[in-house]
Amino acid sequence: MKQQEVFKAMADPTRRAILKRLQGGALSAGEIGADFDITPASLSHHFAVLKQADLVRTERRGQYIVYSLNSTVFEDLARMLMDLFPATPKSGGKR
Amino acid sequence: MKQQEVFKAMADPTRRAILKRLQGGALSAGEIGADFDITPASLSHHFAVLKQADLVRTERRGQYIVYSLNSTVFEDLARMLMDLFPATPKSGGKR
DNA sequence: GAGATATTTAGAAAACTATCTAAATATATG
DNA sequence: CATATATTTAGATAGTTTTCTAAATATCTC
Repeated sequence: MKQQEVFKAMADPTRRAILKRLQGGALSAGEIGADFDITPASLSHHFAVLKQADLVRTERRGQYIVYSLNSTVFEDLARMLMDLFPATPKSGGKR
Repeated sequence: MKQQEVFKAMADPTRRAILKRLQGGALSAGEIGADFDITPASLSHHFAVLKQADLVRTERRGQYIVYSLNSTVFEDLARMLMDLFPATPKSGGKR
């Protein structure tokens, strides 16, 4: 898992909103774009960042390109965070 | 919880390393700085970002300023992520 | 209180990011 | 195959972030 890529991807509010939007299921770039006041080109850039972080998957469906969440990496992220931040410090921490 | 501040803070590798370094317990700015090839001024900037995100706490101890993790916000973050990324979509999700 | 050590603040330079417009590529359809 | 629609790529610009050096502030010790 590319830790840096993932955190960088999550650091932008538009990208987090895109992820949120995808919770309901896969959507085409255009469908997602409809919710944002941003050009298709900029949106495409955000998709590229999310893809690079492996947070979303793409699939061409005819004319459209359909995006969906990659929940596997999401789990990794949660685990990584837990590891980074020991909420309840237990005896044998990695010091 | 200031979501944007937290994600922004986590997006930098140096800051994540600082958090990691603090897992073992509170440390002064100087002690932390010893591990990084960066000037005290730059380090201080990173501390400011972490503090702004409420990820660390500070306490002056005489001449030194001692930093420690704020695990409360860390838990918030983990929860927020879980919310954002439904790893295993269960029936009654928040939609 | 003068000098030493620890940390922060101010101001500037370099690197990076988000956004835009214009052009390119890919697919669908008449 | 020409045109329309969907998306990406290229190149530019504005804004933000990281880092530095120099100076300021705070505390300690003699």
